[in-house]
Amino acid sequence: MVSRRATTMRDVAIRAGVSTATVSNVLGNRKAVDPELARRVRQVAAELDYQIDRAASQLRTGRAAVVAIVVPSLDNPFFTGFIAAVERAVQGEGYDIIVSSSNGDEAQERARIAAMLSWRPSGLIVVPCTDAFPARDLTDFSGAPVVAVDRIAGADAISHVSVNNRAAARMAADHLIGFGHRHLLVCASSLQLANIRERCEGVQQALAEAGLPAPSIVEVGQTLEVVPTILAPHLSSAEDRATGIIALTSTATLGVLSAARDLGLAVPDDVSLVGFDDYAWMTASTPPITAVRQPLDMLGRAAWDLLKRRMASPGGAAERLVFSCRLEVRRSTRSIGPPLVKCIIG
Amino acid sequence: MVSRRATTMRDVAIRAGVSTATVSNVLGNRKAVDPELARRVRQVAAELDYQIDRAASQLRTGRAAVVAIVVPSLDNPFFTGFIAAVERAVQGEGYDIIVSSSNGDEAQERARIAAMLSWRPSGLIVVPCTDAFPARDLTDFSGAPVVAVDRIAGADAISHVSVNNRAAARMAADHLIGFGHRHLLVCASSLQLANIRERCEGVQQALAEAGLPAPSIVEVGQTLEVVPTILAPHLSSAEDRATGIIALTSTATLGVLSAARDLGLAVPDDVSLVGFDDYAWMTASTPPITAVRQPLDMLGRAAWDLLKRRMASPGGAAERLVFSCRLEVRRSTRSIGPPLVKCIIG
DNA sequence: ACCGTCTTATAAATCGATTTACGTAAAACG
DNA sequence: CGTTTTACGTAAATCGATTTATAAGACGGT
Repeated sequence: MVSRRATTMRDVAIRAGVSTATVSNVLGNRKAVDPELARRVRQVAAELDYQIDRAASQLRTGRAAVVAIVVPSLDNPFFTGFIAAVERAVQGEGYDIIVSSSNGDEAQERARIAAMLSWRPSGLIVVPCTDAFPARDLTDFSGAPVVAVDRIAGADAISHVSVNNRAAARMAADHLIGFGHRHLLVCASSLQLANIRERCEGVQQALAEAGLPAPSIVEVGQTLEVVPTILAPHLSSAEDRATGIIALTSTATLGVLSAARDLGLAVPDDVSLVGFDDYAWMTASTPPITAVRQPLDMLGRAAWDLLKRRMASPGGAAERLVFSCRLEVRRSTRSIGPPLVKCIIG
Repeated sequence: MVSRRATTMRDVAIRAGVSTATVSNVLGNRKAVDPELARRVRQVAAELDYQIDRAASQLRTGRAAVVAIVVPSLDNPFFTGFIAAVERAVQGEGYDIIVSSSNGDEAQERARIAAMLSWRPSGLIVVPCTDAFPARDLTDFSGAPVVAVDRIAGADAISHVSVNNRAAARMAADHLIGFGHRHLLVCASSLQLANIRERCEGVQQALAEAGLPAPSIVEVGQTLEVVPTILAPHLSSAEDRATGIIALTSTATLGVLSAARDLGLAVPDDVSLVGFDDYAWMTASTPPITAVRQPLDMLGRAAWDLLKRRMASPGGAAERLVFSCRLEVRRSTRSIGPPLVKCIIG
């Protein structure tokens, strides 16, 4: 209610009997200041509840102690988990985060990034909504350091953090193969993204190396209701039906789960299921879902580390960091026979 | 890579042959400007990819087109869903959001709010981590409009958005009572928060009015593993055991689900379950979970509306908005007999 | 006592957009 | 035709923190 103007550095300076430059130096630990004076300044600042005006500070220095984050959606726990991880990483280094979502739309992504850049942030962490990341020109025009996460097709002059999708998917497939499964079904929400396609390839490789037939790959979309219809043909033909399913995203996992229920298929008795991304509901579910866990916390920390490195040396080379996933084996997968050994088959 | 200084309003002005004041007026639609001149200015601005420097703008005007959001956690889909809703609401009005999490800790909450306020945001939306909201003094000292969400005990001079917790819980209880359940168990992660206690009261009222025994109320905490041990005594005594459970938060729902599984209890055959908060996994789960859905999107929009109202008239009275929840009836609850009619019993 | 060296504080310039105060030209009016 | 109003531009002041250039002391060495 006290609408009075907030106290300024000038107020502190006057009250402490020094110049604003001195106050600035004390509060920013910038230059040597007489300890006694510093003490007095700090005390006065505390007394007056002085809070620096970031706008003024930023205007002068040109950079804001803020990192901008743009993700495709704030309703997806993978992205918000990542944001949480970044926030933990930047905490304590005095940085704040501004976040924005592109709603999976390139035009919005571009608009949101432009808006973020007008803050002149220290850096930008973005999970692009497509592999091409067409809004990249904005970022290298502005000169702000950028780190891309999770999506991005080609090798570029952009720092990048991701997960080894191929290996993760192989791990899931090998797990099922080890349980004697011969026909696998791969379910993706969409095959637009390179990371999803890499996961497909991982499964394909695993099967190929085991001398098993290639998996069926289906796109199930984002709406749970239609998934049973899409999956039915693959799961019903009694003879040659898939006995193991790998769902490549958490929404695909949800889709498969509800489809199995609607189709009257029991997990894991009729089909085994490996999901992607690991959430609390997966352990509470009946049965608990075997899932590939992406190391969100590491991803967030790594993104911040890479960003800091770019901030420190803007001319330096772009780096890319790739993390491994872990398979959390639970009860949604079961053994249906001895694993086939390659040399016997071949 | 082009580390060259970004283009400034002065650049645009020179190139368009006008003063910076005119550019400012054109771009901010502030004062009448000759249409032809305006067109030229706009074109030059576009050509140069001019982006306003928010720091400078903010320094001059004193206010930033930004709303600060502080929530207890970014790992909880309830809070991130709320943030998503607020973002949708402020989109298009030219506002950005800065977000921060207090990790459920009062000291951190205070620190984060102070940090947010140094941006001199247009307003602050906060989901306090306790009912007392001790960091409130910061906000009314700074003069920034504040809207509290979800938590807050007493009636105060602070605008406030929430859900009718009591009615929501009554709805859940009445649903179970209508299905013939006589002994209900209420599971909360914690009873610290007033909104949770209100939910308890709602259940109690519903049972009292139906002439049924009061519910057992248990705190199950945040760790899934211990829930079975806590719940076992309430669910095992064959004679008088609870047949219906109301879980007051989504984590409590998860806890109950995994406890039921570990205890060998089938849902809904052995126990019926009503959860709180409604997420995608609840419809994919087997069985799909009956749950109380909080209107997150309305909550977000309302918080923004209230904030705007405070921004427009800082002296005005605080308002409070209360929304109703909806019960999504699915398959985790079943009828175990005719509902008891009060007059027959009484 | 004098000069250089070193330390520490200060006044003033600066960042870029907004806004005030004022000027000029065209339009409206009697 | 002279005067007043209106419309639209501009120069300059301003917001608050940082930083540069400079001054003022303190100290040691000769």
